[in-house]
Amino acid sequence: VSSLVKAKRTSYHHGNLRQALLDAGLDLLAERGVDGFTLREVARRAGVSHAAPYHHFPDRGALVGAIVAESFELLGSALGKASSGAGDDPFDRIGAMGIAYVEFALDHPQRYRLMFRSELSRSSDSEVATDADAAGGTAFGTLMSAVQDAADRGVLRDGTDAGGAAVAAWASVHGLASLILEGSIGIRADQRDRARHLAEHVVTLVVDGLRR
Amino acid sequence: VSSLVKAKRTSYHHGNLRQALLDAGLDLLAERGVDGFTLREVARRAGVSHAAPYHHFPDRGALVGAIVAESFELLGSALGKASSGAGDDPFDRIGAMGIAYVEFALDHPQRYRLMFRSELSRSSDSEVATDADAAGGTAFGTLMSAVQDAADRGVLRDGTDAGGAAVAAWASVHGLASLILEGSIGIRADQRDRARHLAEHVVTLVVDGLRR
DNA sequence: TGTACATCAGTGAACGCGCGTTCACTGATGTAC
DNA sequence: TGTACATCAGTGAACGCGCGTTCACTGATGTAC
Repeated sequence: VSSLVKAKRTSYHHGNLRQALLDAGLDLLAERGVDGFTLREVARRAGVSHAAPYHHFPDRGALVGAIVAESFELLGSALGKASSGAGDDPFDRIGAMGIAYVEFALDHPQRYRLMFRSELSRSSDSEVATDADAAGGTAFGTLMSAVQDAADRGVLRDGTDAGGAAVAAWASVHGLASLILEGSIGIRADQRDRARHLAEHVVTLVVDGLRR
Repeated sequence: VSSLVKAKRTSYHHGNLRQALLDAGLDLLAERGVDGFTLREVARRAGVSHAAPYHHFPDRGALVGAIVAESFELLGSALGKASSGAGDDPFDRIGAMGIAYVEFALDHPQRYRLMFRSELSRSSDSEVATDADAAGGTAFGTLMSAVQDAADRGVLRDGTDAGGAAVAAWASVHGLASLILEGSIGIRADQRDRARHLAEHVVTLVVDGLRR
């Protein structure tokens, strides 16, 4: 990808600048983090003048928003894959999604950080925010439906409402991912085993809490 | 506080600029958020030239770090209060701390956001980071000791290790607080009841998961 | 096939901005004798 | 009590920076006839 992005164009027109900007933005994000993310640097990496992006995105926030939307779609598909690979039991599915959620955050830390810094994707173009919201909603929906399934089968702990339970489950893995990425727990990026172990711990806790 | 901060000085020397900067920083944070937080604006609000803060903090990150440390102390004492007010049962104490944690985040959203944006408090003066870390450690310690207490009494679910359980409990409420503050769950700042209800849901889930 | 023209997608200069930090300075305060 | 002096805690000008955005422009491409 990067080699393509950095390749010199031969023609005046880029051909697929919109996608190139998204790719370059992602590279930049991975390299410099959220705070190093500027429109001008993205343009530089895409090999284009700093004004060119304005033909594809109304403003900086819209570019960020597009990356966020793309990221939520990625997360959603990771969760979907985890869920469908986990068999029939809803708790197994919930657990698999929880692990997949944390792994997604560890695999794409900058993407993840960007996804939950909503102020960065605020744009004058309101459509962008909607795209991201929709993708986020889809991802959450996958979790929600597994919880609902458990409720329908009557295996949810008494007095647990499905919506609240889904939020609680999401919150738990989201919190763990955030704490790990922020370095609040003493876990470095290379200690995947410890992270995974903790994720399993959290997921077990949640599932034990939900199970009848 | 603001009126004091904005009051004109009569003397050349400020008297207590260090604290005034911390207070002004907090006001600014509440008003403009993390991204509007600049050294120059803090100085402006403290009624002092923009170079004056350098006599009290080596750089911008150090000021932020001091506010973060102060905030973790505040959180720690809120947790301590919740814990000791909840009686003898360790699960009651854990639950009370969970609720208090989320309430702290809702009461001090900007402070909370700042606390978990560690890159902002990175300073050339390493002592600052240490202060914040220590205060954070103390806060976590309060939770940890309640979990350890449960373990000692043998009321923890079989196979649960206390350290992992404490991290998991923390992650759960941290995740909920983050999701609410980011607006990822459809809860507005004024809907305290719904937030509180969700917090109780998460806490119940965690405690049910921990209990033997 | 050629031509006129509209539209698309680039360029590069410029604007205005506010930032963090440094510097030489100066007024105020405290201390030693 | 006075005086010399060191130190502390301010000031304001300046530096260099990179940013987001706008603008008039131009080269390339597509389309109608």
